[in-house]
Amino acid sequence: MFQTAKQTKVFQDVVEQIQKAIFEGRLKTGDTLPAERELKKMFNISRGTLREALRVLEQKGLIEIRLGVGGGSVVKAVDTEQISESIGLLIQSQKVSLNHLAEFREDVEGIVAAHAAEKSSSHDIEKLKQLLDQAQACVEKGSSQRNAFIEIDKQIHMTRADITGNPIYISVLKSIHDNIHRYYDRFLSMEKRELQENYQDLCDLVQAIKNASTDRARRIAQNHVKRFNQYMQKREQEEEQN
Amino acid sequence: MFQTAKQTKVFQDVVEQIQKAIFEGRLKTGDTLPAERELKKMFNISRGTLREALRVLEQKGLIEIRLGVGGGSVVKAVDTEQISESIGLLIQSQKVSLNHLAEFREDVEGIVAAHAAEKSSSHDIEKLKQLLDQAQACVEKGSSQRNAFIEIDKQIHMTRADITGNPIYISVLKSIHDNIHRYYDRFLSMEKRELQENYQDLCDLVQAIKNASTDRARRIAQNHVKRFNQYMQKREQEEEQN
DNA sequence: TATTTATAATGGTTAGACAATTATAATATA
DNA sequence: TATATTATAATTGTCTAACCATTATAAATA
Repeated sequence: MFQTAKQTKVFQDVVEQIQKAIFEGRLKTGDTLPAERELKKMFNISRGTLREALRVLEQKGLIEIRLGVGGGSVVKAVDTEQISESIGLLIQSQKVSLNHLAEFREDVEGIVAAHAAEKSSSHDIEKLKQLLDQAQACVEKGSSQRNAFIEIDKQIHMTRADITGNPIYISVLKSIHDNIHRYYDRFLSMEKRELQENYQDLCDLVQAIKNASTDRARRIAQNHVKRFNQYMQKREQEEEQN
Repeated sequence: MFQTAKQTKVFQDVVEQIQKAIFEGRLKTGDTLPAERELKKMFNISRGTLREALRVLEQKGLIEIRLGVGGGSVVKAVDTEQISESIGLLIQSQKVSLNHLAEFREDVEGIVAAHAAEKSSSHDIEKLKQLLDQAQACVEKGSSQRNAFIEIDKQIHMTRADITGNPIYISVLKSIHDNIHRYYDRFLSMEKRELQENYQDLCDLVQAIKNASTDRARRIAQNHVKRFNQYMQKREQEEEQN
């Protein structure tokens, strides 16, 4: 008939109050909360309890705690870091394998490419073409520019996500990317031939987006990622044999 | 030339050590950590610092802290709760709208349905059919069984995710579902006609999965979700006018 | 035997102090 | 005067020591 009366721990109540203030706009991104000794008085709690609350808010990604004069708890813009971390924890706890992540990535990249092809403006295409030019410069200089190429490759992928106009795609793609590269970076070599192959993919993809060829864009993006995954898995196996 | 020497705060070091112990299997799901007064001695730190570390681990979803005799910090199985919470925070901070979430859901449901159609076993189909029977019973009883129907609908969706064999789909689908329903539940009415429509969708979907018709399964799943979204948006607008 | 009541283990909270960090102001130096 | 150095103070980080609140278990009681 009745529910058990909610017995919030003190620190939880503090977390909720501050969180509410943030979401209701009473605390804006960049605002600094009062110093701990002030907050402690305002909430009428001890400093230890307050600090537990602040740590939780920090871990949630809602505030950043800075040291020293002028320091304190600063309200942060919520971003994708926590999602990325959570996915990372799932991987590390072996609930999720890199193969699972790779499969998911193929699908998501395909969807993002298709949406981008539907929605791209001439301005978007211009930006993609600029990035392609930068990528080409890297390819010509060969494997010495490997890291620069990877960075540009990443930007092209993220730009596509931007074109969709849906921040979830941006978050998800970024989270996938972060987690895949955290594990695969050590297997990347990228000879000139591989760079060239990847570059060609990107060119084809931009062309498909420009022509609003949704299915073609989807297919190219999926194959692009698939090839990356195959390279990585092959290298991983070679490593294991040594 | 040099990187700034990493200056880990004490509580962070504790978080990392315990997290490492979990991922290396030295601490298994269900294990209880030593009591705070023991841990404090083992790490040679104060209880307050230790508790900040434990709160962080709790917020990460790695431990659960229980009160009373026999209580303590218990190692938890990592699940999708944190991902779900993070997405929820993005929504509440207005970085993500419900429309964004709905668009993403359409795509993901489509992919999951397609994968399910590729991979389903006769055993999976059997389970889906059982759920369909339960759903039918609810439909016949009409809107009084609305909540029961929604529960079974959810189970059918999650069973499809299970069939893919990829825990990421399970996590993502569950996170989407949790967040959409958190906001939309108040707009759900589900007259008998709507229940029947939804039930028909589910039947068609299971049939398509059984026949391994990937494209058809994708399309049905997407339309099923699309209709749900349209209902909700319509109700939301009606509400706003009052 | 069933119920109630104490016991003790354990997390939750408080208080007050000192240490470490850092932006800013004051001071010294070229 | 301009620049480098040094003190100052605000602020988080950590420590110690105690008491409060919750709860499983054991003991006492009906």
